[in-house]
Amino acid sequence: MKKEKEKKLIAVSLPYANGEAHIGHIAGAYLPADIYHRFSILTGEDSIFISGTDMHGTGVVLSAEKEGIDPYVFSQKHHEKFKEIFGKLDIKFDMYSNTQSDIHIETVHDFFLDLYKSKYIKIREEEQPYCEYDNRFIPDRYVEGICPVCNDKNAKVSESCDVCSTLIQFDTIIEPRCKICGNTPILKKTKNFFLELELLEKEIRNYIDKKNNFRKNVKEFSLEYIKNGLNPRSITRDMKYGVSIPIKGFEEKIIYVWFEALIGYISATKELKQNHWIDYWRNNSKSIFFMAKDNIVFHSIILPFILLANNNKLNLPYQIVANENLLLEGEKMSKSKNHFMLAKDALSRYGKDNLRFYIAANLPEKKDFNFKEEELINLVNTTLSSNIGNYINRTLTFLYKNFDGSINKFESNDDEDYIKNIFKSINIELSEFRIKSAVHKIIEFSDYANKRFDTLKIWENKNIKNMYILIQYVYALGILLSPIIPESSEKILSILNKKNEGFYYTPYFGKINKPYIIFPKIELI
RNA sequence: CGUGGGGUGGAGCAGUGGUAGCUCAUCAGGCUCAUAACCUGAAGGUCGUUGGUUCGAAUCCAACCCCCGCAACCA
Repeated sequence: MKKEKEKKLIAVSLPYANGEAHIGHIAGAYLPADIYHRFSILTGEDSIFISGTDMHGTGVVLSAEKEGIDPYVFSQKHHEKFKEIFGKLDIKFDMYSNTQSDIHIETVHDFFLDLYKSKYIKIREEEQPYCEYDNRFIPDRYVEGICPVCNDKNAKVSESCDVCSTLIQFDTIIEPRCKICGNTPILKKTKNFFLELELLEKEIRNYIDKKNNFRKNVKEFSLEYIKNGLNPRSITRDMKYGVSIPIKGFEEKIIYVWFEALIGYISATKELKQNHWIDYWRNNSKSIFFMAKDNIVFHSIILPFILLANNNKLNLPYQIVANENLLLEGEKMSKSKNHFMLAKDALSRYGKDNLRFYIAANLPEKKDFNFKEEELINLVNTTLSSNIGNYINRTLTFLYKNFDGSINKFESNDDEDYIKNIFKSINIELSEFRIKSAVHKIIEFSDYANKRFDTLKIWENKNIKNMYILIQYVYALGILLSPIIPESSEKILSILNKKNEGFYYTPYFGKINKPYIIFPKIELI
């Protein structure tokens, strides 16, 4: 009996179509996910990597209006931009979809109806701010006015006052006005669908409690969120733009983004695997979600709720990898302060693999990552170029000049054991989502290789057996680097005339091509 | 105020009970195959503060201070 291979779903939180990807997105979610996925594939796992653009929501509508274009056009434009930048950064999805695909809408409808029938979704009536001038319901925070306690002029409903921390309510805010048009909004009754989260509170708490492989931030955050119990949460909105509600009488409303977008993971799996999608969500399968930490509760509470309430016996998230924040030159990024770096600008300024390497070596896994150009340049020039790159170059050049580029198989047990152990240890780091630590172990490895070059004194003895030893390190580096900087890794391996067959080491011998410098230093003004 | 994360040599970080480590920068030596790259050695820290537990604490407990974030349809 052949045991069925475990299937792995690797997903990244859906980027929102209300802006372009910046370096925070890349460091917080997309790059670590890509590295992990590449690693998974190389270890022979049946692993798929999915995401897609989150196309809906008020943010998109308002931004589109500002630009004077249709929200569909606006969101499509950003969808294309996300696709483009991910492609350019070698973030290689098996499926990068968006939440306007037919399959997504159909999937959302299926889930919605299913949950409605089983009473996990119910209709409730509530009062919502309504702007009679704009003729539409507006989100709480778009109602601005004066704080009743301290008279601060920048108060927004449902938020704490920036000055005195009072929670601002619609009935207490002074001179409320609509953020969009400036007129005074009113409260108006409306019926909405609610996710009855409290029904599965016990199950969800139990799930989180038992999850010992969650990072501290994920577990603590989720438990804190659920501590005082879960409440019904509205999942529909009075808007035109979004996924429609598949029930008669609600044509004026749509399904709220945060509910619908989570189902995007399932739609994307369907789009990729058609009828086999469920194999990645059920039975012998594991799902792993990468995101920045502000998305934690959606994945640790809401998504589990949807999966539990659905009657397909879907697995709950196996792992939720949430990262801390990225700071730019010591400060939070801010569009309004023009303190900001788009991914595409970083890419053209630093180059793909330099950027990937720097970010990977500093991922905000446990604490914030302070992105500093000076440090990027330093790391690229001293570590990637002088340490790793120079080792590869000095070894390849020596082999090419002195041995005609050919090497036969020899015995070198100590070094081969050392290399195998490195693979073992880096394998563990990557399996347990410690990518930053894996990168540092690769650097250590390269450091050791340089020491070997010196102790073997090959420039004196020109011993072919020593040459054999040294070239093993080059080959190992080529493979070790492949999840992190795939393009450079390919360059190394192609000089060696090797293909990357997996994340493991086998002795290298053969004939190499003419070497060239793979990691040049960078100089920036 | 509440809550999540963090505070370790000049900079960036690792280290969850047993003589404080790594990378960069600095200084001194060595080498010369290589991208003025590489190697060796030195200097540099009372591990935010105070108190406690322990034979022993960066590591556990308590209180406090500071930084970043969240409570918003901003990653």
